[in-house]
Amino acid sequence: VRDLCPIQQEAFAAYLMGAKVLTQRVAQRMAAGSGLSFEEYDVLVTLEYDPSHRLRMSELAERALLSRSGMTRLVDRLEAQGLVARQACPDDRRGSHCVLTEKGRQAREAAWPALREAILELFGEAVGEDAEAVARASRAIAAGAQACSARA
Amino acid sequence: VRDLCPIQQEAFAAYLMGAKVLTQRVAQRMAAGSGLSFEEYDVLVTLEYDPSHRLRMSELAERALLSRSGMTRLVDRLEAQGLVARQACPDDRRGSHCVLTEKGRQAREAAWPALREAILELFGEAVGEDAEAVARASRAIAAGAQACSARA
DNA sequence: GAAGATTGAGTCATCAATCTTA
DNA sequence: TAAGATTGATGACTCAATCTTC
Repeated sequence: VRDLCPIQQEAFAAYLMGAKVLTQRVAQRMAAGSGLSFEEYDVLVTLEYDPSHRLRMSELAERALLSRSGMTRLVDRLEAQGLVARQACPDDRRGSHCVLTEKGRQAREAAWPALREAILELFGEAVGEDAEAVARASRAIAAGAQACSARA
Repeated sequence: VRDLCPIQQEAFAAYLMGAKVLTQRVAQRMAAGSGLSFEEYDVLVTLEYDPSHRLRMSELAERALLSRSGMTRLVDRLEAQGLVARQACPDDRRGSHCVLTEKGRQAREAAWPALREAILELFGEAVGEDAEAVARASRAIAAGAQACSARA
């Protein structure tokens, strides 16, 4: 990524590398502090912030940027720990709902301090006053790529 | 990532999500256009930009943010395609050098247009005038996390 | 036939253990 | 004993195929 269009390729490489390191470090600290993986935490939060605390498997997969089969297995793991439960859909017997349990809500809450610490340590200081620009750009990237994915 | 310190957690989530989507999309286009994975491309470029076009396995692993065993296997795949070669270290018989072949150099060059297109499409437009801030922040993140990793 | 969810096969990452050399 | 590199075991993801229901 070092041949042409110097600014963008540099930014791109640094962005990806930064994200890679961040993800790894945060995941390590999360696992050490709470036993939850970052993806698992993400699913629990997504469920928690839904008004009915339940979502279709496909909806979860889409939001977490995971394949359907990946989400099936992730929910398998969460269900084995009792953090979520599967329930049949009343209106569509093909599908199933993933429901957040009280234990899952507690686990999410318990994991937050470790995650927050990791974010502040690894992200907060480094980003500093660029935080807003980074957030804006990141949202634009994610939105653009998702739109691009929807087209396909 | 939605409980406290709103700016940073938002930025963090968007950052990671953006990076995830970007990586996936770019990897897809790369694979379709050139047959190289992004990691493979990264190794080839790293070797190409070294003056002697050769690096120790550990050095490669460190630069690519991969574990030693991961790099062993990645180089296995590249070597099977004839894009790099392993050579014994003259001064340290424990180690081995990974050397870029002419075929590898050509493959790297041939893969660049597809990668460039993917970068411009997915990254360039979305980032726009925030490119510099994003690049600065990303470099700081990567550097900070690597220092943190070196401490450990 | 198409869509939601799951399962099987394959890929690629990691950690821990091993082998060789310093 | 420690360090460089590899190997074995394991985990988590993907794609393709399957099963059920629309």
